[in-house]
Amino acid sequence: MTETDPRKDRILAAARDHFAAHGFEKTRLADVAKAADVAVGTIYLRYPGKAELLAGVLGEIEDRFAAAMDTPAIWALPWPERFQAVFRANLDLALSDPDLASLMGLAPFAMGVWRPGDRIRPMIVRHIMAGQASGALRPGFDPQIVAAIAYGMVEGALGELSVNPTAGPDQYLAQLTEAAQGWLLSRGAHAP
Amino acid sequence: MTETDPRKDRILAAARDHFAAHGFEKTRLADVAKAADVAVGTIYLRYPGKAELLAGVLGEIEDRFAAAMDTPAIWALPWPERFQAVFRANLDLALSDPDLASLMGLAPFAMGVWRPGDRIRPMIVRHIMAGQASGALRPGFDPQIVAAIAYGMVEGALGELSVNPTAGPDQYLAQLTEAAQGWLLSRGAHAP
DNA sequence: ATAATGAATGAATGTCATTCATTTTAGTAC
DNA sequence: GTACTAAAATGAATGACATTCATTCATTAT
Repeated sequence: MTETDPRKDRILAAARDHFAAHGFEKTRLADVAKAADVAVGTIYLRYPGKAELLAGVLGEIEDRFAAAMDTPAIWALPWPERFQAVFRANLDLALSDPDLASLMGLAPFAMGVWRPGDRIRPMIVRHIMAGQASGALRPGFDPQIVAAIAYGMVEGALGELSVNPTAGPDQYLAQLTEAAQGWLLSRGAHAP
Repeated sequence: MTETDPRKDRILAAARDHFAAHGFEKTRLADVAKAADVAVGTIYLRYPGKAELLAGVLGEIEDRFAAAMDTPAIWALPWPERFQAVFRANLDLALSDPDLASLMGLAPFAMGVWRPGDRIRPMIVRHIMAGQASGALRPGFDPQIVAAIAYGMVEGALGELSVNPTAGPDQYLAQLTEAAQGWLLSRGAHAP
């Protein structure tokens, strides 16, 4: 029952390469088609347009980020450490492939067809709610709002990190963790 | 010595209107020209291209946000309150004109010609550094990194707020303030 | 006046995304 | 195998703009 469509796979892969290499506006669908060994029209049999094609690429990437936060290992972690693990998972993935960051930066070109964070934020919400239920995280905060702000924090960190490599990723990781703990941990014992 | 160029002003105003109303891709330079009572070519005498025209619009807007954080009243505030005042200034401005939010969302179309936050982040950095110098804020944190993350927080909040009006702005303001205080305030007396 | 300089103009150009009439492929029946 | 059909693939033609640039117009200097 699992769909298999080699042409679609080739198109998506070619699109990923071209979008990463040239950005949205400068990638020509004709080139993507050629790279995928397919005619231009064939792309339109799979995706309604260029923006949706980009959305397809971005969706795959967001799934990878969401998955990185959803491992048994992370869910098993107690709360003070879980923050760091979640943030690290994001930073590691982003740094593991420079394309990912530049690709995610193209999100707005898919505006109206794709909402950035739609796969990632629900994942954050799940973690928050679990933490609140266990009593480890401060209760009463709206998980949706917390997730939106937390998502923004990571975005901000990744954006700056990709531009200002003066400070290493560890600095960003430390700040993110620090911020989340000071903000969200139930008032009790933290590490100094 | 102050430059005056009525045509440029009209072009910028018309561009702001059209970008806000139709987004980047759907605004036709021909229409902007008509609204500004100017010929298309005249736009190119002022701005190298469509993207730079958008950058001009965005620059003006960012200046307004930066200015909102830079009032004597805010600089006079002691630290626990200053967080809230700064965040409120941003939310208020964003909410005061729905165009601002949608316009800022177009930032990526000016990619390569304009870096979002370039006017706002330095302003945040100044506040952070002042706070650290006074001892009110925890020392040792790199103000650049802090600013990037804080900027992301606000972006995240504004983005969600514009989409999910279920919770009022106050909820977002409260969370932002809470997060910043827990993260950045020197360990001493806070309000409970 | 007249010429010289620079700004303004908008028709012409070139570059794609998107469409769609035509061709190719794959499946089914005989 | 042959004939027929439906679905998929193709790529040339179309249309929409951004951008360019040869002309026209306005200002200032002589």
